[in-house]
Amino acid sequence: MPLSAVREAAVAAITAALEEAFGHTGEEVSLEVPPRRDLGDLAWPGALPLARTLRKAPRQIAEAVVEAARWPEEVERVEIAGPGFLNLYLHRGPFLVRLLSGPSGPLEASGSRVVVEHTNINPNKAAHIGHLRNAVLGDTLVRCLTHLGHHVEVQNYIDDTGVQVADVVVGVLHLPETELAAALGVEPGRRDELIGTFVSRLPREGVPTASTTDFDDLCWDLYPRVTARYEEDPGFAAHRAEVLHAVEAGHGELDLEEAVFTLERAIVSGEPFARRAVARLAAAVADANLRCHLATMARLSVAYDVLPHESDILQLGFWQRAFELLREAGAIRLEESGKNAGCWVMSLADSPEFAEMDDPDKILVRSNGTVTYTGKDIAYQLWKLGLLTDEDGTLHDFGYTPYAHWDREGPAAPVTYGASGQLLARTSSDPSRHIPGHSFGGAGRVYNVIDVRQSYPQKVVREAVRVLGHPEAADASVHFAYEMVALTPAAVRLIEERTGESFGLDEEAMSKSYVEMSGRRGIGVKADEFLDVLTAQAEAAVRERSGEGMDGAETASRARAIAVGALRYLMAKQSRNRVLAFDFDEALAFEGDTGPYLQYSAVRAAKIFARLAERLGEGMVEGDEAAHLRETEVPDDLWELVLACARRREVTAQAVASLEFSLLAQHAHGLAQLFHKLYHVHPVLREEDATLRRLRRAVFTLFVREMHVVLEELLGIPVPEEM
RNA sequence: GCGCCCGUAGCUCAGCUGGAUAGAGCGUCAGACUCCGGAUCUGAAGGCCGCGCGUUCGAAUCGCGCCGGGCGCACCA
Repeated sequence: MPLSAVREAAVAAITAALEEAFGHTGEEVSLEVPPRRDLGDLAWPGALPLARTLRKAPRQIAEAVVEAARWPEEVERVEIAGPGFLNLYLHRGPFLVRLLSGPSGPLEASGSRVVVEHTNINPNKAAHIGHLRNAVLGDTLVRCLTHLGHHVEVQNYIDDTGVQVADVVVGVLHLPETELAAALGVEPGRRDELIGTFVSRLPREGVPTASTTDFDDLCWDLYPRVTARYEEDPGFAAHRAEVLHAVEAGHGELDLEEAVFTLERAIVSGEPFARRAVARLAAAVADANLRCHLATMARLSVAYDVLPHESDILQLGFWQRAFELLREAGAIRLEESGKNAGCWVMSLADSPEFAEMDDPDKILVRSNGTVTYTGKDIAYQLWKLGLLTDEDGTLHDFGYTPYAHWDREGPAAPVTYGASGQLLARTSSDPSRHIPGHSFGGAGRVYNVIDVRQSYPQKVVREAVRVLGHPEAADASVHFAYEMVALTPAAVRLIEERTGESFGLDEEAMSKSYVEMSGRRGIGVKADEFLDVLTAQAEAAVRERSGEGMDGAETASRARAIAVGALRYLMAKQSRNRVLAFDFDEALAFEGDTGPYLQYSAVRAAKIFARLAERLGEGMVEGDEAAHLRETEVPDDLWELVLACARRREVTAQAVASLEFSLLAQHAHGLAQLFHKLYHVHPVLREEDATLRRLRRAVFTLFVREMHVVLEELLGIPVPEEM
């Protein structure tokens, strides 16, 4: 019995009353929750704006509505307040009973598929805290959509053929041996030996346990050395072009061992590197980093359904097909002259959003015949929407192979990869490969979780879908844009102190309110590193509270829950279009408006029931016992919490509609805050009046249940047994 | 130059489709349980909601114009 149901019924009653009393139809009636409970549980301010149309005083209108309306049974009474507000008061006892006996889980899934694409980390180095914002927002969206009854498919796009992966390979093959050895953390040696070391660090299969000494951490050190080299030595860039060409050509099904052997032999003999071997190494680097990223995200209980690979998009000619569709639709043209001569461009002049631009043409195919990133993205988006069709009308699709299986013990438990569980598929360049019982893409709605700096290309992609004659699909293509995560100067100084290295930022940069992270320059806070710091801090706090002799595994589990709670709440509570200036002190806080504060409220409430069971043999209020509460008086402060608990569904819907999870975070915080206040004035165990005790138990039962749903299911924040 | 975002308490931020007295947290100061865990609670101080004009019964919220800050506008990915 969520509040939204009562709301709808009351809206219908008012709409009907307006027609009956004034013959007024077509009014958008909307109810709000008043700022104070003495002003009612729901309110309608609509009599005020109607005064002009109906040429009557607002209070008069309100009175007539009250007179004519047939209110739903949940409404106890209606009052007119102030200039003409209509305040509705609910039957508290019966409402509480219905809330307790109703279901609280997700709605049954129906309707078309919704694709959410998130994470999308370049597979060339470890994830940093900026990637965490993407993953947390994306995963929270997935959770909310699922809760609201959508079929959700989670995609994590892997750019395995880009410059960034190539740069790591350039580092291995061409960086001076001393540099390479330093990045590897070994004594300088011959390159063929160093390559052996590098390859031995690759996680080959499965998903490793995340740490800060993984392969992706090695790349984190290696990559900035390569980009620095490009700046020092302009000739070095030639290596990048070579590697990119090799990657584009592909490696067939070359065995990695064989490829490594070929590369090592080439070093010894001084011959050029064989292209296929280079391509194979690049593929191995991308895959290894991907596995490390999956491990990092698993800690936060984030998982995926399918991993579309850019290499497969290229191999399977997605762009060629998209190009044909665009050309047939007349959406693109070959530029004969001017600065874009020889390029295929899409004109955006007809769409209002782009009309004001200096150059409303977007190049999709370069004059050298290669496709731009945006071009590939258009093809990918069409596939996601099920609109990339071949001439015979069949879908132009990937092949698929199982990549891994994953499981998690609860909605906010860590993800574990293993032999069984939910399927994680990856795309394959062999379109004849299928996984029985599984299909991907073809969604009715697509959310691309990508930071705000990608807004322009995302708009182009959307426009391409539109000009292909799919306006509905274009409208159903949503760019979930969010601002970047940056570092406060204080955070930068702390990192420099800890690593003993300077990022070489000048005074001007350090005087700004934040410093942008940069993988290319190695400026950033690695996700696993930060999670480790958070966990260590949480563990210290747990030990302090639980005393000696605590089981180590139990301590670790609690610490993990607190660390994840702190992190996910931090990411969810800030409005998405505001730069998140990361500060260690703030991020490591466990008091106040933080994840642990929310967790603590749920733990504390659960503790009441544990003690109740021990001492009085009483449990949560459910079923028949709940029915007794029908006639019970519910005081204002307890009622406040009950009403707040009833709002979950509409808050979730609002959060999804606005893509603003700060609403959900704030809702959760409000619940916890109400509970903590009540905790001090509404003791349960000590209360001797059985009726009153039952009421308090009932409200707290509702609260505990609600917190588990909001925190674990929606926000992915675990609720530990104790903390 | 054009477009988007941000500007709310000393600091970090909420404030959803315009609604009733603008809210949290941190920090500061003063307090609370012989207790169901103080990762808590109570109270105080602290606001021309960047500025101006407009729309409206009503504006932090909508429109226009300024000011300040950030980000986009590649044959980069």
